[in-house]
Amino acid sequence: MEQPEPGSAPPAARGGPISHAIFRVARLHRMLAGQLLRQAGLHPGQELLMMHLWEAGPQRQAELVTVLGSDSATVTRTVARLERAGFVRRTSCAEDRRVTIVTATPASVALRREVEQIWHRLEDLTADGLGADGRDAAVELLARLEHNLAEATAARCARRSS
Amino acid sequence: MEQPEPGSAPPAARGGPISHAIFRVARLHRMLAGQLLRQAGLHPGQELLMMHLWEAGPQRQAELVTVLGSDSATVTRTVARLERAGFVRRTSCAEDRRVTIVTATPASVALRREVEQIWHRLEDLTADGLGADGRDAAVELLARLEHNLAEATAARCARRSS
DNA sequence: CGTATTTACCTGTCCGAACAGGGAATCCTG
DNA sequence: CAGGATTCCCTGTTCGGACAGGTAAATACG
Repeated sequence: MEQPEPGSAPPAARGGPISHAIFRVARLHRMLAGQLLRQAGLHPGQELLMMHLWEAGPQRQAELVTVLGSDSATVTRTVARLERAGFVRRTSCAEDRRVTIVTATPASVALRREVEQIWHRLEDLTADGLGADGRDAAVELLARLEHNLAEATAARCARRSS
Repeated sequence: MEQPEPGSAPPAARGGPISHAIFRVARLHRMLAGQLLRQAGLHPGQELLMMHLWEAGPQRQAELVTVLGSDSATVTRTVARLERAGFVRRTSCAEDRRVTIVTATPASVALRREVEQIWHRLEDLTADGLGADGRDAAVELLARLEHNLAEATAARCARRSS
């Protein structure tokens, strides 16, 4: 991956500075998270699933889909890869034979501290130089953007399915 | 894709509220951009390449890689798909036979207005309710985050390659 | 001049993300 | 109880993104 040179002028950003900035920040953030997570043997996205599993205990796949806000196909394959990596175990539910329960293996618990440190470090690198109030402002702004985007996608989905 | 329910409490966000918010905002933003762009027959990422081509004229692929800050393999395949879709033409350079020049086809020019409207709309949906100064603050904060992340990844790359 | 390095591009592979579609189990309703 | 709808999961496909490796062309250097 080529590094976007630090002072690169926004080339096509004239049409939407915020959108373009979100795009760039997200890409850098994802890249940095990927670099940090690789030390732990995880790929970006897998750590969210594991973190939820560690916090909330064994989960049904459908619950993971809801909590992660992800696609069920993505969860199916991510769980499969995590199982192959030994971080996760899948058990069929006896009461409802449609559901499969996903459990974090004991081997994965060793990862937990590492992943939490990585997230803490990622947060510090991201918010470097922002004071406590600066972080609050950032969280508030991002929440606002998230609210707007959620609203917009929901409106589009509702209109499409009507 | 399941909709992340609007008021969903951040489940694993305790370890890094800003990082988690970036993740969520980016995902929603990407999803919304994808929904809007599909009307134009483009996938997210392709529109940036086309916009740069429209603005800056025929480009070498290496230039596109630099400007988009993307991977050369990604650009190769994205250009191939855009060529197959008829939005782009590839010509071999006579002076330097290594380079291929990518040109926006006349057919693609019809897309330009549409894509620009889509980006304008995306920006409005994203920044809805933020005043002019709110948008400025958003741009400033995002620039700060981008700077931090660029710094961090650059530092990591430098250390790794030393 | 000939070799080494750099540049530009392509290919293969792996991953997450999204959509479409399908099969199995369960639930609901008449 | 039977049939239809729903839930849950899986598979296939397509796409962007990233990494590794490889080829051809141009340039730099001894």
